Amino acid sequence: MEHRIERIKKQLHSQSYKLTPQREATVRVLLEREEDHLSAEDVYLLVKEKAPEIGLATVYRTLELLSELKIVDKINFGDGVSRYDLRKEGAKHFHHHLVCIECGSVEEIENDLLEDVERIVQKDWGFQVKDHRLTFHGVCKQCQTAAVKATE
Amino acid sequence: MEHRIERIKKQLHSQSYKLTPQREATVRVLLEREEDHLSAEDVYLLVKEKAPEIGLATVYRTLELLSELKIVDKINFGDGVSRYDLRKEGAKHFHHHLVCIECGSVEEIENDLLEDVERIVQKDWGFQVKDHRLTFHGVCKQCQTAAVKATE
DNA sequence: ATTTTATTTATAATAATTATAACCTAATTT
DNA sequence: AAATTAGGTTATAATTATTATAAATAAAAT
Repeated sequence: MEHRIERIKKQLHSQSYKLTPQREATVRVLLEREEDHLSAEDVYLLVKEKAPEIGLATVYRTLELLSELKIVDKINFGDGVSRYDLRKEGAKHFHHHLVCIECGSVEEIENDLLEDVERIVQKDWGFQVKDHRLTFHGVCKQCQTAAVKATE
Repeated sequence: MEHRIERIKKQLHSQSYKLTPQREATVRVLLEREEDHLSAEDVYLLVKEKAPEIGLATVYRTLELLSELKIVDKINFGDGVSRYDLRKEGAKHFHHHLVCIECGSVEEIENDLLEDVERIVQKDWGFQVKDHRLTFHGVCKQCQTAAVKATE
């Protein structure tokens, strides 16, 4: 954990931003809840536990900054809230998501499944791909087995 | 055009909704501007030309309804506004988008490029895919050639 | 030590969306 | 045909997410 904070600190410094206490508290929350997909409000409430004097606007600004530096990714599952997701160390691309329409759970996929598709887009549409967003909507494993059980 | 209106009318009736004049005006705007990715506000302004007495809330409700019936798809390119996009007739899946980070243009791809990827997700993650959202962010053909010209 | 600059807080403003109440209209029942 | 009912609409208010602003603070530079 400390190691990753250090790295993020360096990334900020390299663009002449500093890792203020508020920013550090925000990053720590993101690191601790790496599996989740927190909204700005969620992050704010969690950061408040560490640094009660922080303001919501600061959290927004920090998330925006981290987003610009590609330390976090800003996603939108279509529910009207932006969610913020730490980019895995060394990951060049945005990871993918499986959103369950039954239980609302969100699973992440790190594998890069789009290499072939990107090649096709590049070639056939002349479009130079820089990043992507891929989300599948469907039914997760748990809900499938639950559904089967229910009919037995 | 009339043919497609008829089809949509039937789709609504089959769920015991009716195609009111306001709904029809909204659908007509979507049909006329099929290439675009209009926000609710955009649609509202355009519908107002046909039916000046319509309210914004009605447009929202109509778009929401059309969305539920899978007649339109609701997308979010991350700029804080939901955009509404007519689903092509007979299309089972949501189409993909190429968003240019230079000029902001949005191009559509109808081809289903994800068949293989969906098979993998189905098999390796046990996730039953119902729909997907795929957006590429990058530089479109026009902006690439413009960039080349600029350095000449 | 003083000036400059970046950052934050608190608050207000804006923008998108949704909820509510009153009204209207078309269909259904009497 | 008159009365009733339910769905749909308008106008307006409320809510929610996000961004902007001004004053206060802290850190860095001179």
